[in-house]
Amino acid sequence: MSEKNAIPKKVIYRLSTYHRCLQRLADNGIETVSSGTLAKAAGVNSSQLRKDITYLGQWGTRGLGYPVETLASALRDALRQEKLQPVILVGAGNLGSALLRYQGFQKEGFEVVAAFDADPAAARKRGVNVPLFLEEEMETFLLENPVRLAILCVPAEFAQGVANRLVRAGIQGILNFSPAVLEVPKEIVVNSVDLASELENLSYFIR
Amino acid sequence: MSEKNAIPKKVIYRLSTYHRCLQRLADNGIETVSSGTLAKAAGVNSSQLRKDITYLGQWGTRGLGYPVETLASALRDALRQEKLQPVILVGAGNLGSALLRYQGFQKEGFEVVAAFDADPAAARKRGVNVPLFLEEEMETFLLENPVRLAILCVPAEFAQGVANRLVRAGIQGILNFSPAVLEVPKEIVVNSVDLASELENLSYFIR
DNA sequence: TCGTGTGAAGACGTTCACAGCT
DNA sequence: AGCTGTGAACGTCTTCACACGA
Repeated sequence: MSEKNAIPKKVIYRLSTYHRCLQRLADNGIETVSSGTLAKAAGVNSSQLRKDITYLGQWGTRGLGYPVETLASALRDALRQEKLQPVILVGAGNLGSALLRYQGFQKEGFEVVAAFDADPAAARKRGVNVPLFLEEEMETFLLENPVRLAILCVPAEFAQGVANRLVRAGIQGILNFSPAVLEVPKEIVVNSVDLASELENLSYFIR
Repeated sequence: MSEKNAIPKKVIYRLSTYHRCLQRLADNGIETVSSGTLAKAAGVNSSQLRKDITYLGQWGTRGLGYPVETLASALRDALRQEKLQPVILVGAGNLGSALLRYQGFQKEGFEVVAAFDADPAAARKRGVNVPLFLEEEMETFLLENPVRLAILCVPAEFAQGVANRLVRAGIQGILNFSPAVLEVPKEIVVNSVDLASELENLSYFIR
């Protein structure tokens, strides 16, 4: 983010989308795709797609389009998806334990290596089969296992406190599902997903 | 969105945040707040907050600040949160059934009135206690119950098909948790939450 | 001719800075 | 004096339009 030639955040989101679309094309044995076609699949303007892709270099052939496999691999490279990235999850309540059972992360190169909860027994009943520890053991775990990403699913009132501990323990990125506004040092990256806000937003725009 | 004096999407998200912050202030018995203080709590620039709030009219008093209760109620009004908004959910798998148990929606004025799944028996085992129907009954239900918002949690490959059916059945806004890019008529609003993309994004920005 | 890569234009969003009300 | 409301400056993102390579 602070880097000089970092790709803008919005572009990174779109690159993820392009990557998924390319994978589908590759699965169908398609070898080449034009910016127009790929843009339509990704729901964006074709010239935006071309601009986005040139952040990665020049992968297209004029008059032809982009080589599906090559471009997909360039995207994986840019998104640092080549190897499995370990992640921890804090707060294995309803939402947290659902995310633990969710397969979508693994598919995109992330592995939840441990989960922490104030009441691991209750979480275990929810059918979690990821190593599950008492919340206090978080720091010890992180000392022995260098994980950089955390998924935060604790209730809003505890979110800031847990975030502080995560940052002190060396976590560099937090995916925050609580509706709290987290204050963290500027080198730490936070992405927040607020489910209620998303509904409020929809609710506003349906006239 | 298409309206002439619709408030921009980004502003609506921030208004949700301001509303939550105001509620906390109100709970603590605080009656007046300045743009600077509220902006800090919401993690934004104070002049942005003032601009955002003037979309709702002029609620502040120069030299004093904003009346907490009054402003909160103006926000609820703008966000159409005054009354309970019914919502349906399609796809009660891991994520879907977790959302059904999630309390955060109710708190912000939404009620999931029914859920639909291809295999309701399996979903029922996950401890859902919202009326749960076979997916095919969706259209009949919507005919009798005029719901405008749907939460879509089906696997990516079924998302477009289900979205088409929702739109035909009169749904106006879709909160899409699948990683698919949905094509819908332009008067339909779609908000997508792609959990894997969020992690990819973090992964990119932690250097 | 087809489709990429890209400067330039345009739309949009944010921040500044200050006039004006209390 | 303190703080809002707001034009104007600034910055960022998107789209246009076309030169250029295959």
